[in-house]
Amino acid sequence: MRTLAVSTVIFTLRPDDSGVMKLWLPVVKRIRAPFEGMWALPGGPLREDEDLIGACSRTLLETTGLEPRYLEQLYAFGALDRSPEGSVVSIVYWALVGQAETVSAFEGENVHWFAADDLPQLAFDHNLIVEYALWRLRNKMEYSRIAHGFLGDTFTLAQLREVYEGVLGRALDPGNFRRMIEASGSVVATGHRVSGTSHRPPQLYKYDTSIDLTDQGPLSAMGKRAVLKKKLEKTR
Amino acid sequence: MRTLAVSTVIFTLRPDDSGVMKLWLPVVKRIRAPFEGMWALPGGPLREDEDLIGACSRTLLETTGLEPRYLEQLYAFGALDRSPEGSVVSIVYWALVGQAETVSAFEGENVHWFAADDLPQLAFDHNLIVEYALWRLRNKMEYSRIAHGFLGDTFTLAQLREVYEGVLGRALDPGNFRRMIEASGSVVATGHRVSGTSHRPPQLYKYDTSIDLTDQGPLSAMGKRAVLKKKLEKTR
DNA sequence: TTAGAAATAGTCAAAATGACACTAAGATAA
DNA sequence: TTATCTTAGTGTCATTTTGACTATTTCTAA
Repeated sequence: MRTLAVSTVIFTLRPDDSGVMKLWLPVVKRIRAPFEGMWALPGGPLREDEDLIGACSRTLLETTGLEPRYLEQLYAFGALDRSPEGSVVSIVYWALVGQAETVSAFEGENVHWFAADDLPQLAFDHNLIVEYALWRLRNKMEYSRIAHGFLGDTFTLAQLREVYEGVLGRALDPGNFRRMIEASGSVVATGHRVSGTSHRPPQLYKYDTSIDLTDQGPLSAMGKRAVLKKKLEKTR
Repeated sequence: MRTLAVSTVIFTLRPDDSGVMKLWLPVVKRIRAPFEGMWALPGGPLREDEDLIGACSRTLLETTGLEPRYLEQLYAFGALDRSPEGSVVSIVYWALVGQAETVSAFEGENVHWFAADDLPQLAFDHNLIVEYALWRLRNKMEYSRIAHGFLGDTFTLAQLREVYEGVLGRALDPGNFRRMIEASGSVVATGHRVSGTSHRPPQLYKYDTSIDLTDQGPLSAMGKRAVLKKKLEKTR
């Protein structure tokens, strides 16, 4: 029998030194062999009495202090040469957290956040895993509503656009972006506006909660809400 | 430690009684508890010395005699209540086979093919798994080139269209379908034609093998060829 | 009061889509 | 030999979607 473990790739958006929104993710320092001392994705072995996603949440909270609202399975990695000592099958999940949620996160000696495009060498095949998670995130961005996973309850369309720009890595036309989002029907105006800006005050929007954030097909039946598929297409 | 197993959902296309192309899949009879005597997805426990996809191919060959060209990971199922006896984490793969490849398949007492929309009650959560696999297949059909997984080396555009129609469950306009496929550049004409039909002889096409069948992003690096993403949009 | 800045609305041409008509080329029936 | 049937393959056209831009609105700060 092989060891079974879970790991999680958690992304957040945060401006870099030059103010551009970029993806960041936390890694934890390994405290035992193999790869002792190296950075690795948060995770740990599966316990007897917990299911996969439960193990994910638990290890995530224990190692990083994070409790993401959005947690989705990414892939099961089970190559024989993944680990130099004994072979491990890792079920990897990925998650998004808003900046507000990251304040409760541990930060220090054993947890560190890196920009996704500037990662050090990680333990095991974790660099490949992050690459794949990034690919999935960018892909999913184009046809689902996961962007909201990075934001709070209310947000301006400019903030939502910044999320898309940060994840996709390119600028989007504000007018066209607004047209697309409005056509998708995924957000509703709250009627409130943000004041204090040095320009016309933007309207605050919130998610249309009658629509599910994710799109997992029949798996949504596994403890999730109903699904309404709605394509969000590219702008510019 | 939990038991770790693999299972596979293998689809093929086959005309039903009324001649309409439909999806079919093989299930095997369980020969031990739990669910003894019920139909279940082919699979089995993971051995010490094999990786996930290896275990998949092996159990598939052992139980059904099938060797699909296309095999992709679907999902890892690990709910605690999946099995009444001990808890099992199943890594499920899905595959496509052409009708030609199914001739080598076992058929009889212990293996049976069912139409995907007319399945009996299966063991464990296998009905849910099949539903999810179907959803993934239909989804993937719209943006990748997996349709070719159902066909032989050469095929007419009408045959390719029948695959799309069978999977998506609706009729497509032949003219628009041709336009879409040609625009995608995924097939090349062989110059040969099919004769003996009671109408104008159709041209035979083959895949453009410089393009990968699947689209798994960075995972393609794990022993697969390069990827070229090309959108195949809906017709009619 | 005015300049600046982003929010928001509107315009326009190009591209994509869906519906459908039309011609081509074989087999087969009359 | 010719008419007919059937699907292959081509072409057209209106509608919708997209991307690039322009114009207007409504704030703050100077």
